[in-house]
Amino acid sequence: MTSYKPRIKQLFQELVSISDSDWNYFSERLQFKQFGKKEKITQAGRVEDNLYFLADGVVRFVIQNDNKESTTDFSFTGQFFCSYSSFITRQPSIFEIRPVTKTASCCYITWNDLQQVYANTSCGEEIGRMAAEQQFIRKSAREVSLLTIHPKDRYLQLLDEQPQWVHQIPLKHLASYMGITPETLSRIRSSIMNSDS
Amino acid sequence: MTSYKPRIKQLFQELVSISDSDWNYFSERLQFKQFGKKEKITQAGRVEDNLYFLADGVVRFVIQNDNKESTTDFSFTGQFFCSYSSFITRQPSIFEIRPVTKTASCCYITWNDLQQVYANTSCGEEIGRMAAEQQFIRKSAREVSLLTIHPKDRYLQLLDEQPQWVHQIPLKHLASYMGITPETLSRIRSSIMNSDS
DNA sequence: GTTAATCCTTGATCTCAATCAAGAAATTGC
DNA sequence: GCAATTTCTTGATTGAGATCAAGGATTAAC
Repeated sequence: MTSYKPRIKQLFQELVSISDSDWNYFSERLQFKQFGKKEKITQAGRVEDNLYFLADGVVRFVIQNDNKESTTDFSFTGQFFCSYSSFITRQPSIFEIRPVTKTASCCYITWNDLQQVYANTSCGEEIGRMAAEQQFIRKSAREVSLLTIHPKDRYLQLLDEQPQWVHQIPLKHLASYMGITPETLSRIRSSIMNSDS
Repeated sequence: MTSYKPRIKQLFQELVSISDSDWNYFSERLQFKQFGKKEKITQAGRVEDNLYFLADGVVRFVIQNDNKESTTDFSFTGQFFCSYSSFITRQPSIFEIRPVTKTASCCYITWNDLQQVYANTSCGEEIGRMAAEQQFIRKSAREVSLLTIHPKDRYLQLLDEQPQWVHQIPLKHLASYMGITPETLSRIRSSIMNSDS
């Protein structure tokens, strides 16, 4: 139940050297919750109040539009996630976040507690900046992919860069993430099977 | 030639209260350069070394792919810009940045100087974090737009949210930004003209 | 002011992915 | 383990946007 904390500390230390007192200040504010498959970790329309660390599982970010849903992103074991724009701006989230796996084990810190960390630790702001920068880089790369790469090549790129996605995520959610229909992704997949056999 | 500095200071103060000494430390590291229409502000393949503030003009971010170019973003007078992923990661930029307007008047701070600011001012990290967060929010909103909104509605949204774009940017670059061809955008535009006359 | 270059529009055709549909395969629930 | 649900595949058709093409409008160059 506290075994994920060393992993978080390690993630931080990849960014910046963190003192023991800073770490303690932060880690005391961490809480834990496990979500079932049908639960919503974050609800659309509510202000995101928590920054999560995914100790185990896969989650997806979903936008509902006139009873169609789009999956815009995923997070995996060992990553931080939340409806980040909402968390930052304190505006209602346009996403909901839901488990892909049977359960999602999360620890989290609230927005209020995180502001305390920013204010009262020496490296909090720096970690916050670097985390925001990393989020930006991901979204920026995705923008390029969506604008300049054809669906088939996008799937090959995904296979290459994120093979675990293809195995852990139902095809229909992957298709949505890629901006195509499940049928089209299914055909792309079978055309690849036939061409490299 | 120094008249843009108060505007920058004001931008910072919208984020956080900045002391005079911190401001001086930053502003004495600002340099100035004006770019002509055919010049490249940032070259693809090179590590972005400067963070720019656009004192006057419009610039666009371009990706070249086998002699096709895609415009992925714009920046306008009064905004910060650079090939941000490259600037952060110190990896070669995949974009080039070029003026849309006849000239682009820019002041800038180098990466080295900015690290000094992070290290030697009290609010540098906080401004850096907030700037990174803002960049993330923009890219995140764009991801949603590209995935969930049809081209025609995307154009209407652009008209509504960024009317100055439509007037200052050639249609072909706007089309590229929207992920469609100039012909299609032209037809969208005329279909709107006919329907709301 | 005239030429050249660039940009925008409009039309005709084509292509790729969406949609509609139905059955197969896999998972989930009791 | 069996039924029910969900997910995936495959086929036929449709449709939105790309491409190809050419003429007109604007802007830039000198």
